[in-house]
Amino acid sequence: MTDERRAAEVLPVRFFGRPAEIIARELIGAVVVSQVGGLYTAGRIVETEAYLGYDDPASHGYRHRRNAQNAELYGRPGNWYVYLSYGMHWCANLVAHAEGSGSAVLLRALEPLAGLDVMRQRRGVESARLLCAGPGRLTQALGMSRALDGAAMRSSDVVVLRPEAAGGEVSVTPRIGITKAAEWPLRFVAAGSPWASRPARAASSPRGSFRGRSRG
DNA sequence: GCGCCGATTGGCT
DNA sequence: GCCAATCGGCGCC
Repeated sequence: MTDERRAAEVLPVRFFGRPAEIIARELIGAVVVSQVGGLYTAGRIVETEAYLGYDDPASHGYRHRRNAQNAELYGRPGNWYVYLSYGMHWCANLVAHAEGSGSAVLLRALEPLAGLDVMRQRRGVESARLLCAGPGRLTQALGMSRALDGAAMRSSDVVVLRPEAAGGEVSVTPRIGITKAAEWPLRFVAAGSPWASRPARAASSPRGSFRGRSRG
């Protein structure tokens, strides 16, 4: 196994048995290690979003709606829920809170740490900036697909390691790319990270529109 | 059955 | 900034 996986601990199932917004915040700084296809890639989580299940209009678990695609969202906390977005891109979630709750945390961006050449080959781009900056990009870079859907993270080809040091500042903002309940403060970003799916807000915005607030 | 929509991305104006 | 690609789910009535 890799140096990263020896040096740190894979997150235990109990880590995920709490509300999704707590999981989403604490996952910032954790490291995702993939060995899909025998190829080693890894990245640090810099951006997540929480989807709260029954009461969250933007959640695939809203009112516990079920279909063939989202069945694994109702599995055990700590399981992968991977679905096809816009008919083209895989989006990877970790089930949170409680079995049947329909709540999960979406991985939105990683800082590439290892296997960048593998990522470049899978993504078909050279720029490190574009390897894992977005939910569809990071799954492609790490080889994550529907094959992971429903798998227990700890025993799958893609594991998440507990952050070794206390995390830095985390910014909380509205969620991206949705129309329902988008303004709920459920997007979490490593403050100032250049690896997020959107560049850090400019020091002064011409229109001064809201882009989020930093919290300690 | 038909048409629209979506937790996205990349190419073009 | 606009928009096509691409497909499963949903409402329609």
